[in-house]
Amino acid sequence: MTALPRRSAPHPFVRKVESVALFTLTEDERAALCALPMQVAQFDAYRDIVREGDRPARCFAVLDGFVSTYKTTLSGKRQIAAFHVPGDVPDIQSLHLKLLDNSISSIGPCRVGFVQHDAMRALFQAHPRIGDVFWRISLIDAALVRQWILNTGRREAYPRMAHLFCEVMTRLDVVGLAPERTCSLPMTQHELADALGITPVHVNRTLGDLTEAGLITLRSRRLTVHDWDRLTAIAEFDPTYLHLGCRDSE
Amino acid sequence: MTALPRRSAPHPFVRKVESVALFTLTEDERAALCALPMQVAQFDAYRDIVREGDRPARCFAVLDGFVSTYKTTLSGKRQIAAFHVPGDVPDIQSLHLKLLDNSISSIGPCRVGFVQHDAMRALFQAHPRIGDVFWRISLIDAALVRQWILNTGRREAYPRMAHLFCEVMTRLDVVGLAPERTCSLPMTQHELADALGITPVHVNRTLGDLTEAGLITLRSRRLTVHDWDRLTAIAEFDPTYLHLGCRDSE
DNA sequence: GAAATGTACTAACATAGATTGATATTTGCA
DNA sequence: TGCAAATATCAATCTATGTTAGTACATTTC
Repeated sequence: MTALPRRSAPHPFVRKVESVALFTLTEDERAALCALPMQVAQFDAYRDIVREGDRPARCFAVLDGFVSTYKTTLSGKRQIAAFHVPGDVPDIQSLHLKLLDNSISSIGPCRVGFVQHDAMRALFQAHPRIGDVFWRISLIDAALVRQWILNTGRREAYPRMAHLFCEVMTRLDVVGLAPERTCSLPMTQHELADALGITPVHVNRTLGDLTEAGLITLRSRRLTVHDWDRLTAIAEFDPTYLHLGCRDSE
Repeated sequence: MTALPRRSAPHPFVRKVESVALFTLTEDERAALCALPMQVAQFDAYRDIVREGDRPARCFAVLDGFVSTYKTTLSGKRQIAAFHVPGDVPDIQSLHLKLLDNSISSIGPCRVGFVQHDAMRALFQAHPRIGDVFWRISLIDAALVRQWILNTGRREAYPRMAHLFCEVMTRLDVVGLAPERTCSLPMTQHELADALGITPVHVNRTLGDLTEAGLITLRSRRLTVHDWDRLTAIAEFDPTYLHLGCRDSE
């Protein structure tokens, strides 16, 4: 059981809350957030952190690494609905929906921090504005999923993959994890396939096409975008749906 | 400007809130809900009710008819992310996200009731439990969209369409609008195509296949399911994700 | 440092679904 | 009532993506 460092440098979780809030946290609010009792756990790659059907009494924040929300078909096909990066709370919904309707697993090895629902609820009770921020966070998550439906339903594999790369790069950039259009991308081609709704073989082809076009390179789990403008054009990427907006533009 | 009838029979909006709440509303809460000032408006078919990019100061409940949440690609392709039925509040997210990232339009002709954000916020302030119910509602909406990603990404047109029919039928049944496995389905094949992520031509073929198999009939905007068990089997339909659960099972 | 395993990559072939365009059939409306 | 506009239907052809079945690298493990 650890508490977050009260004063130290930006913890991804605190930073995320601050970045989504439409106001500046008071010293009090910030302190309460940092005082959340958090049980840190480490996971290897490809481990389920929670499973569809669970009734968890806690939720968790990603502290390090990538995590994916997915569902499977009875016949075993798998679809990843979202990736989560440090600072995200991928199962925030468990606070209000007892029964989890999706699984969440680690991509590469990762570290997460579990927080009891009761602690969250107490926090929201004491600081309603923080509760609102978390509502906002869950609404933004929903917006990403809606965008993803547009991608899988109405874009072909090539622009669809381009769009995924644009999104990941942008989200990581916000948290300072994508300097010079380069970022970690720990998923295998098989996982990319499950996210894009295509087969691993076709991922490989499409990846080859994007590379050959001089748009990106993906080697040893690092993604580099060489021509951001062309990539965003192909993807028709418009980051509005990410709701990163500076407070006023929002 | 009308207020909801205080005592009269189930208004779909109130009924929805009651059905999603994990507790029984107090007389006070129910009264406050009914006292929400609501501006009723009528829309013809295919009218945008709100548009992507709007910054609305109000949200709305569907009172009658169907409504769809959709996004479009720059190149004009359209993807419907969700259908909404009477009682739903399709743009509840506008309460916390200033900028709308999807459009919502009527399917057939429909009636909606607009409620100012301020009125909603006041309601939540006075009755925090009702605020929690709306948070819950928005989380359930998100769960539906996640399920829909699994469908578009990992199921072929035939089971995908079957799944859509199962979902619509089930949701309408809950509000008492699907007696004897028959319900209104006011959308054209073109709109079905936009929801399923396929072309209208292929909708027609697939619809023909489902009909020929004796599973359904869809005529003059009415859907009848003849063999619910086989349809749900083909769709691999499991309603858990709808979170309709009786309170305790939830 | 050999074996075992997980990834990445390739090629040949199969197919679900897209596209186009023509024709029926409804439906709404004057 | 009947015409115009939406919808639905059908057929022929084309293509993006799936399937299957490999080989070739990397890692990890002992």
